[in-house]
Amino acid sequence: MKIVSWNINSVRFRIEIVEQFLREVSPDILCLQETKVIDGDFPAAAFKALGYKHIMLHGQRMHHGVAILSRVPLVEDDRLDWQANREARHIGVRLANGMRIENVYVPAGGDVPDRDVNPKFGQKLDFVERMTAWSKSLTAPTLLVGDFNIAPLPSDVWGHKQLLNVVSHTPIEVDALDRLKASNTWVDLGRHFHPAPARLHTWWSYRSPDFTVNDRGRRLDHMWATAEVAAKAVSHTVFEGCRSWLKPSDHVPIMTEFAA
Amino acid sequence: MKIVSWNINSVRFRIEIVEQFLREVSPDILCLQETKVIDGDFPAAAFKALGYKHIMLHGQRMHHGVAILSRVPLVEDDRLDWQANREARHIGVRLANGMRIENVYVPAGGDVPDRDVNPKFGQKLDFVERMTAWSKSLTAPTLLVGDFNIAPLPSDVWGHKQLLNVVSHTPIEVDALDRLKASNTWVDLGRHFHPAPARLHTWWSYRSPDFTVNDRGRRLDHMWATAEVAAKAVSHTVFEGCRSWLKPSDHVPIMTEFAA
DNA sequence: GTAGGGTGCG
DNA sequence: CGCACCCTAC
Repeated sequence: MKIVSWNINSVRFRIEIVEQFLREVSPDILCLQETKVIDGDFPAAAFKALGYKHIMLHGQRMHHGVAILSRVPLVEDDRLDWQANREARHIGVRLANGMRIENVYVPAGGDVPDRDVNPKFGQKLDFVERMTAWSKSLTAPTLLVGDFNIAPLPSDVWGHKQLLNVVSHTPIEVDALDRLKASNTWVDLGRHFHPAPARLHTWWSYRSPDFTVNDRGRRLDHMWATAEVAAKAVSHTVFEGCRSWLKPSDHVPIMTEFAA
Repeated sequence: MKIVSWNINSVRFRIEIVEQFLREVSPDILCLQETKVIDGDFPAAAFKALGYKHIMLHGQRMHHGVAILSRVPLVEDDRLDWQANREARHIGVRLANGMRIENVYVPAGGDVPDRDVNPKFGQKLDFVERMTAWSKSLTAPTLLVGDFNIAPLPSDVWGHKQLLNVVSHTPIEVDALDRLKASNTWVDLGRHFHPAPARLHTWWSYRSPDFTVNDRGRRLDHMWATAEVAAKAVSHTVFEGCRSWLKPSDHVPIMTEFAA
């Protein structure tokens, strides 16, 4: 069982590379963030044609939007709105084997890492805090995936010192993410299979066109598993190559394979 | 000597089909309208690479913009602004043999053919009137080309009766164009070589995707020559096929060949 | 339908 | 940088 998470930055604009990826990698389940499309305009036909007949959507106009596409049945889908602001940032499903998949797009948090001058930063911290309360209450075996927009470890970014005051790597965000992690039996699968201080990045800004030259990446995308799920994980892959594809997302897909 | 006129609807967006056309047809001179680019951003290198080293530009931001590209020397270029509104709608040059080429983009004129409710329509009629005064004063052998945005004859449009009240074919516009034509020894080269009532169209709206099915074209693009220039014209071609190319302009190129 | 450009957002 | 949207113009 192969499960992928990918911040696609508009699923309509990038449908060709999504199809290419699915043909090449053939995961069982694909979790998308930043689909940027209302459910009625989601390009479902392209996914069905590739065998992903089970489609759960939580979209909105313009921004955000998450989706889970699957070749295996999905049941008990739900859509949480922790901040009650109607932003489409979560969709969850349960598989036939009882495992839940929770797909989340954490707010980016704006530019200034100060909640007093930048409300978006406060919203981000508040979002993670509410996720933490929710996480404590989870009982099912769960895989939590998505764009967390936080790179917690020094080796999760191209330059730890340079990014200490840059949103995504500030200590206050890392602390919030650590509390979320401690709120359950979460295992960080990326670091489980690629332990720090190995370099591990999933996002490179569009703003440096020659991203391969300086390699100023960050690990913003994550897969966390509760203990019983983590025990079945056999590998974790970051598809860095997708960042060089034509019309790429700024994020690359990440995948965990589980023993059946 | 082959001279082409083409409303290209953004020379940057359509540079590939311009290059393809130049390679296939190899005219000596190309007159463009609706280049939609300031002179500093004009893709001059692409033209120079194909031998069009003589480049005269009159561009502006966003709208309008005209240009003359040539393999033979151009001298005495000028840019007229008949309405003193800073719109880039004319560029003229002189060739070594003394012939002048005047390249014009007449205003489209808006939707409603009534100058009282639609100022753009008034501007169009005024523009043609000022061209007429200018035309009277011309003494050099001249080729006047461009997108006139008027289809004067019944056989210049897909349906004469249907378009009598549609801007581009209204009697008041046709009268204005007739006065322009009478203001000098102008010969309408399109109709000289393809006499009415033969069908002759140079523009098909983007709004009917199956434009070949209904063939609702209009002859908006023209080449007029003063008598001494017309005497040397040997053929006139409308490249209808270009309307079916990838990412086409809504106008097709037209060409007159002259005896050397 | 199909351009350019501005804005908001990341 | 680069996407979605809005606007304008043809």
